Amino acid sequence: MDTTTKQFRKRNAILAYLRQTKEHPSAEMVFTHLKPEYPDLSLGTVYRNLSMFKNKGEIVSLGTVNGVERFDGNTTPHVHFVCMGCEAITDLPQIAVPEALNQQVTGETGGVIDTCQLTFVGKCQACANKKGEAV
Amino acid sequence: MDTTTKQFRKRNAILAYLRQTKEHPSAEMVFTHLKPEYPDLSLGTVYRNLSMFKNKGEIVSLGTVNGVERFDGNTTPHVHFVCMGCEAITDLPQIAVPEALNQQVTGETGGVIDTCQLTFVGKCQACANKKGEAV
DNA sequence: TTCCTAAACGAGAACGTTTCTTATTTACAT
DNA sequence: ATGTAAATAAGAAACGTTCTCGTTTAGGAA
Repeated sequence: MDTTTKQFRKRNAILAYLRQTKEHPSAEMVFTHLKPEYPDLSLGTVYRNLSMFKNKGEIVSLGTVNGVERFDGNTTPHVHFVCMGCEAITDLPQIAVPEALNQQVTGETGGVIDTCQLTFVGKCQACANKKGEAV
Repeated sequence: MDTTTKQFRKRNAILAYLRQTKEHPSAEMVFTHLKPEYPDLSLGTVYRNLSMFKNKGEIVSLGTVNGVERFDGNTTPHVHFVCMGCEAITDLPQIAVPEALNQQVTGETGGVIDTCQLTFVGKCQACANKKGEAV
């Protein structure tokens, strides 16, 4: 009846989208993006699978922006820029985060370092310009 | 009737605690700490004032740990270590975050950088050791 | 095919954190 | 004393996220 099996395995669609996009989406954003193609997709499924992928290390959480958790399908450690205006998260290319820091921190704390997040917070060009406009 | 005016201005007590403590507390932690001294303190008051101080730049948000926002009364930019086990946040002393990075990022994005957060995530010594124990 | 089992899912309830609303209290100036 | 504006307590409400449970699906066995 159906030409493909695409109505199954929404899980794969969720991971595929995370891998491909650069918007560092929230659960809601993933849901909104996939809903047209998978009309019977449930928000719970998105949450469930994001949580699973995160635990398996296939995706990474970037923490929350205004109370909403954001994810990144690119698990290679890199630096992010968060715009407080439009809430966009963008990758910052090629900023060297001294690898020696990890060892230094391990030495200081005596614990175990899993990840290191370097995030710049501010306003993107567009939002910075908006700032001056009339309200 | 009352010897002091200490039952007023809980707002000040909240800020004072943030300034003094190193536990990088959540709203709940602030509330729990101040409740004995201010028995009629309300959790809503803590949230309201934390939010106000944050907006005024008098304190800083460190983001959320397991869904709970954490604050720091020390607004001097510095590096943090978050233990995923006990959820403790500790300051990391004197790790140089190249100041030139800000300018580099400003150049890349064309926007405005407000802050730069460098956070290490892992397990503190105590929690790392617990890991091996029987469950 | 039909049956069976385990995984995946949808729908909505439940949960915990945070924000909002409203009435009360306080501080201070009149 | 009285008026006024800010601060507060209490609890309701909102929001994002997780959980529960009954259903559907995939894939293997008979």
